Order: sequence, then structure tokens, then C-alpha cells
Amino acid sequence: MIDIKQLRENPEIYTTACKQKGYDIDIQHLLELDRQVREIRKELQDIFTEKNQAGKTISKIKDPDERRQAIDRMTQLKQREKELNTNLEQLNPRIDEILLTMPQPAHPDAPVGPDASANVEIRRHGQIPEFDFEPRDHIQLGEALGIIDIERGVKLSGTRNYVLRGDGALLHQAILRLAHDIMVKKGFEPLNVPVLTRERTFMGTGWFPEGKPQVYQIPEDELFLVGTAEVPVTSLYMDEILSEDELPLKMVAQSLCFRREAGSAGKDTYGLYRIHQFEKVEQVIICRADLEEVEKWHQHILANAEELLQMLDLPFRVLEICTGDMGMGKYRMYDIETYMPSRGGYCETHSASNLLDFQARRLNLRYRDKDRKIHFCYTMNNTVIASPRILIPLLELNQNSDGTINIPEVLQPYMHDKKIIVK
RNA sequence: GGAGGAGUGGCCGAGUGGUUUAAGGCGACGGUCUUGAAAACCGUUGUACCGUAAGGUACCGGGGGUUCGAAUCCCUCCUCCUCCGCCA
Repeated sequence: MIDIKQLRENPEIYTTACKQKGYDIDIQHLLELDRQVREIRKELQDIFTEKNQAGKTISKIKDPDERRQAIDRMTQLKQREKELNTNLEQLNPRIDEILLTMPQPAHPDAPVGPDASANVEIRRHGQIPEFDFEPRDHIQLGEALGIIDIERGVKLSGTRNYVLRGDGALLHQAILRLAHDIMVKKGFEPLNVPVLTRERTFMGTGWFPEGKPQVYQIPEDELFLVGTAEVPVTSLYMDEILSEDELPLKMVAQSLCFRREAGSAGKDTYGLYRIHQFEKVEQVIICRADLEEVEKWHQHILANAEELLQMLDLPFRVLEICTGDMGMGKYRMYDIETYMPSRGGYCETHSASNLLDFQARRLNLRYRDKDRKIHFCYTMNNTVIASPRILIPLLELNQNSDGTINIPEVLQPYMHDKKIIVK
């Protein structure tokens, strides 16, 4: 959510933001609706003032005529109040509807462009290995080793589902536990959160209304399955006022993630890349409303993910995402793409977003500073690891010519010191 | 799932139709006193919106209603607690 006061004062900033992010929003219309609402509120306030005063005096009026007059006047006021409220009830949802889709202006240094083609690679790490044999993809490897069972996953739950078994299930757990452990060691508070949450949390984190088609719904209970722990974790302190010395809040949560993948039918249908259910360790930081500080933490959560990939010896590159590709709420965003031989290149495995106060406004998440002034917090999030997607490069890059897979050293302690996956 | 009870400020808690612009207490902060601290005393202590300001307005779990007037009465929803049933 943007600050409507800012919009009133500097509409051109938002015109530019809409243009850069590819949103077509009638700002003039919004400002006009806002003007009308403000006028109505003012009149309502005057009515309340008069009603309050009358309420105090009316019981003291002894003269029956005067008393009748005062009561008549109250009736008039109530009538007008009703009219104005009806108008407000029509105007407010229209304003909210527009405001909820108004994009946040991007960082001045963010690359400007219409789509992913304008994203900028800022660094690479690791060597792409050359195989002296014909490498197999993760499905060929996994099915031959009996650690991935696509067919039965689909039997149970339809397309884009899978079963991990044996060392496949262990490897999945191992990588999540490693990721979780290093974050806890870095001082992030581990959280175990609900994955079935209310609409508020989705609106608050900016996933709704835009992303509603991507989310599984439980209509009977008005709950929704999260696509990432970012939703419950960032919403944890909604409607609260934190104290400045509690900040920054550094949190990490492992959770199941569910995505309908609506609109991507036919895309990435092969393998474990785009699936309906996966598990992710997510890092979230809530900090003071300070541009310098938030930049520092944003780089920090990006570096945490890079560190893990380096521990796993996976080649990756970091992209700075351009305005047209970063989404409505983001201020600045980096993706990490990890090299996946079967897909012939680097593919997204991590996404590090800095949203400034965009989510905090929608969540009503605030803090009180040392001068007792209240501000909206700044929020950031990044993947630590998402599996089984990360199993794609992990399996493919560690395969041997005989179809066995070497387990990276850092994962061996989590796999009963097993060094290699064999049939 | 069934029955009952309860939701008031950071916390406890009074308040069942009209100076409640919510008593009182605790906590917190500031001050006086003190070498320092404690105690005592004095003061301050919610959020949002409107206004240059003085000030005004809304909010007593949410929504709706009754009334000239609602924290207070009515309806409805939500949440929590207790008991019973079921259950990993």
C-alpha cells in the first residue's frame, strides 16, 4: 500500500512508477475519489460535533417546545449522516480497490525495463562443470535410483506432483535442515508458522488481490494455503506497534508452500521445477524505516543465500530485477539463478525483495522510535533454500557416469554420513 | 460437535442509558528531594483522521439495530476460557 498523502502531494512519482512497472492506473480518478471522501468526512465530523453538543444539553431543556425543536434538529442531522455514510460506503471500496493495486515506486538505481529481458546480471559464482559422459537429467537420475517417483505422485494428486523416497526424501530434508541451521546460527529466530492463513495476511503482504488465482482456497473456513512462509512470518506482528529496540527482527521459517500455477499450463511441465507443493526455508527481516539500514539488511539476506549455495558448491548468478519484472510492491529485488544442466542454463532458485513500508502499511505494522514517534516498519524477505527445486542442480551436477550421485560434504552429516547415492 | 462463561487503554480493573472529553491501581517516562539509588511527592503516559493553531471527531472484540443520547439495551459474527464428546 502506498501512502495516499504522498500521492496527493506528488502524483507524478506514481505516474512514473505505474509506467515503469507496467500498471495502467487512473491516478486522476483516484485523486478525485479521494477528494470527495475527504469532503464527506469533514461534513460528517461537523455533524458529530453538533450531535455531541446537543446530546449534552438536550436533557437539560425543560421547555417542551424547545425540546421538540432540538430533537427535530437531531433527526435532520441523522438523516444527513445516513446519506453521507451511504456515499462513503460506495466511494471507499472503489478507492481501496485502486489503492491495493497501486505499485510502489522502485529504487532509483533499479534497472528500468518492461520484462525479464531487462534484468541485469550483477555477478556469477562457481564453475559450470563439463561432463566427459552424457549427463542425465534429475528425473532420469532420480527414477533410476528410486528416489523420485513422478508417476505415483501424479496418481495421488494430479499433474505437477511427485513423491520423494529413500535417499531422495533424506536429501530433501538434509538440505532444508542445513539451510535452517545456518540461519539459526546467524541469529535468525526460527519460527514454525501456520501455512493456512486468513485473507488479511495475503492482502497485507501484497499477494492479494493480484496473486489470488495462484493460491489454493479453503472456502468453508475462509482460509488460504500459503505459497511461501513470507506471508505468515511478515504478518506476525500486524496491527502491532513494536518498540524500536526490538528491531531488526530477523526470522527464519521452514514451511510447506502451495501454488496452483494457474496460467502456466504447459510451461515447465517436466521434472521438479514447477510443482504445486514444495518446502522452503524463508528469511524475513523487519527493520526501522531507514533507507540505509534496509539496504544493508537486504544485501545481508542476499548474501546468506549465496553463502549456502557456495557451501553446496552450486554455480549461480545474481540478477538485479528490472522495474517491469519486480512486481507491484517491491522497491528493489534480486533473484539468484542456479545452474541447471538439464534446463540448459541458470534458473531461478531464490528471490530477495525489499519492500520498504509497502507491506507494513497494508499490515498496519509499526514501531515507536526513541522520540515516541510512530512509523511503518520496512520489510524484506529472501529464500534460503527451496526444495525439491534445488535438487535439480544438486542431483544433476553431482552425478557420476554410472548414474550414482555424490552427496556434497556439508550434507553428509544430515544423511547419516552417507557419501553417495546408489541404487 | 454439545453446554456454559467472558471480551474495557501497555497490563489489571471499575463502570447496566445523559459532566465517561472511561474511575482507580500497576507498569513506564519526566521532575522534586538525594553524593548516588530507593522511598515519597508532583506531572506525563492509546491510535487514527480534520485543523497553521486553539481545538474538534472516531474507536470500550467486529458489524448492524433501538434511542434525542449507547461501553451500558437488542441482533449477529469473531475470539478466548471452562466442562462434555471426538482425536494426532
